[in-house]
Formats: sequence, C-alpha cells, structure tokens
Amino acid sequence: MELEQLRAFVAVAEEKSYTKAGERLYMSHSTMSRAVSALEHEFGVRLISRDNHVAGLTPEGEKLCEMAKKLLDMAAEIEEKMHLS
Amino acid sequence: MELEQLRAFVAVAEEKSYTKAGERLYMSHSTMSRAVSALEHEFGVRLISRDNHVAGLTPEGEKLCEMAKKLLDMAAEIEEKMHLS
DNA sequence: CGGGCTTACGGTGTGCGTAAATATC
DNA sequence: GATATTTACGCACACCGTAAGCCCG
Repeated sequence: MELEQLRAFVAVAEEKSYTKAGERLYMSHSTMSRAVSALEHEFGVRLISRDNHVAGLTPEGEKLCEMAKKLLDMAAEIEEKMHLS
Repeated sequence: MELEQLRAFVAVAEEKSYTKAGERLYMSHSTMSRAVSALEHEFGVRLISRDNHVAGLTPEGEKLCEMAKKLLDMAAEIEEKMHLS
C-alpha cells in the first residue's frame, strides 16, 4: 500500500469515474484502474463495484476511503510542516 | 513523499546506520541513502547529519521521524483492518 | 451503438544492486 | 586502514500511455 495508490483510489471514489479521476491527477484512466486493482488484490477485497455502470464503492471501499482520506490529510500536513522548516 | 521513503528514513533513524537499515528492509544501503536524499531534496532540509561518523538526526529529522512514525502506524492499522475484511 | 472500464502491448524511464570513490574515525 | 556513506554505472523491471477489447446502459 502506497500513498499514490490511495490518492488514486480516493479520486476515483469522489469522481465516481476512472476517467475523471485520471484527468484530475493528470494520469490516464488505465493507470487509475491499475492502482485500484492493486489495492483490491492486496486486500483480497473488491473496493469498487462494477455491477452497475457507475463506479460505486463497496462497503469495504467506503471503509477504506474514509480511513485513506485521514491518512492523506495527515501526510499533507507533514509535508506542509516540513516545507516550512 | 511516499510511505516507502518514510519507512526507509525511519529505519535509518532507528538503526543509526544505512547499512543496518538496508538489511532490515532487505534492500541495499545505497537504496536507503537515495530514499533519504529524495526526502531531503523534496523538503530542502538536511534530515541526517553527516558531521560525525554516526547517522544522527538533525532537529528537522527528529521532527519528521516523530510524525512519520505516527503516519506509518496509521497506515499499518489501515492495512490490518482491511485484511480482516 | 456509445461511453467507460479493463487488458494487452510496447517503449521509456525509474530505480535497483554492484562496485568504486570518498570521508570519518 | 577499516568501516560507513555517497556516487557512478549498467541493467532489469516496473509503470505509464496508447489502443484494442469488452461490458453495460
């Protein structure tokens, strides 16, 4: 698990779209897809449901998304504090 | 900033040695050196003092180390919770 | 059909380890 | 002089984007 993967996952969750998420992070949609797949593979859990055409979160995805946002916030805070040094 | 870099930095800080840190993470010492250098370059701050022969932390290094440990703990907690899903 | 996700493929670039250079004690 | 970090070098591997395939509305 790396921050980069979580950034991609959260972007997809928020945009409800791999394509939009990719545009937001200046990456291709396939890169987004692979990042999420990697997380799903690592945890052995599906994070985003493909049942419907929309990229909706599974219950596990919801859980991870919530925790991931906190972690990313904390990481951003660290970067900010260090840059001020 | 990525978790991998922080893991390397914290390992170096705790072992007070690039060589030992590398062994602990099953990587070469040069990889450790580069990871720390990347962080120093990103923040524009020296994190580990090379004045003496020992790899001691600078004040900024201390600060980052403390915050990084918390972040890594949180990341580990997330991984743990997700693996239990 | 149309839009969007996934997968395959090829190429580029990053990042690793080995090994040499440098520095410190 | 020995131990430890930095840097150079060459190479393999991972990752990205393009594009084709596929699925669902």
